[in-house]
Amino acid sequence: MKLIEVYKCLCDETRLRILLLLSHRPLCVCHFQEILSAPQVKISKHLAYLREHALVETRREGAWIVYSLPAKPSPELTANMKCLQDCCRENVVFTADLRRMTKALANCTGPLAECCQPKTKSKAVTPKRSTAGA
Amino acid sequence: MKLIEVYKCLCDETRLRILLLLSHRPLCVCHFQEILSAPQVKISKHLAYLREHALVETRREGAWIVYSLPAKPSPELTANMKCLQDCCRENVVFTADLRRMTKALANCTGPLAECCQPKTKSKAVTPKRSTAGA
DNA sequence: CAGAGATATTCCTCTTTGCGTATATCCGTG
DNA sequence: CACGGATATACGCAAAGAGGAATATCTCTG
Repeated sequence: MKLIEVYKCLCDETRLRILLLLSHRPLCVCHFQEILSAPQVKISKHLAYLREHALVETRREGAWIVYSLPAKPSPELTANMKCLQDCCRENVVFTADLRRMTKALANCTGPLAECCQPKTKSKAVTPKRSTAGA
Repeated sequence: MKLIEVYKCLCDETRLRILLLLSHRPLCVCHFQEILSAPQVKISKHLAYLREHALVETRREGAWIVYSLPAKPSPELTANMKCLQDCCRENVVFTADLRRMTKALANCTGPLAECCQPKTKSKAVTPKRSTAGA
């Protein structure tokens, strides 16, 4: 029963926050780490869990991996994502996440995870990395 | 976060089946055992789980305990029950449950769990119990 | 109050889940 | 190819969850 898989994915706060962020736009792993203030391994494992259950999709973009909601979501996922958004519209945690997302993407000029690419493109976007080669 | 509690309740098939049955009408424990063909302890523990998380309410009715959806459900529960019903409208398991429920309640003349009351009322309804006093 | 039926609870076991540490893998650069 | 950064995986551990067997509790009846 696919529905139950969906509910299993939804019954963890970190995964809910990830999904709600993804309902606005694709994001790469480093964004989740920053927005959710969670360690890399935690984010990575929850993303893997969501991917195994087909609630998210990935595409590689250079050294980065961009996560998004599936292009062809199952009816169960579609219905539950809508319900989830309705339930969380005024939730403090989630609205704060959205604010942090906007802020984190402020540097992002291009459409995708361009702000994560200090090596291939402009180094001025994320100075901490360009000066880390000491 | 109350939403997550709701999702935790929803991520088990037995509990989903119970909730979907309850979305039609209150039922007593013996009905669940019959409709779901599950052992008493299994039903009882899942009902307890749902009750602990405020997804169902109980009232005693003689020797029987009638379970129902809460009179004043939380917004999260209301939204998710609607979503759940939408998702399960054509599901084989759940539609079969509904058919079994109708059949199980065919003997039931009154509004409630009257069909579970062979001792206080008519013994002809469930002959197996009335003849068990050997 | 004894007995029977309905339901809940306890104990035990197995599996799953969540988290952290450490390590591996993959990619781009030099 | 060596290195560093981004991400994933392996391993260990604690907690939660699910199921069954046995037992307790509650209620009605006689």
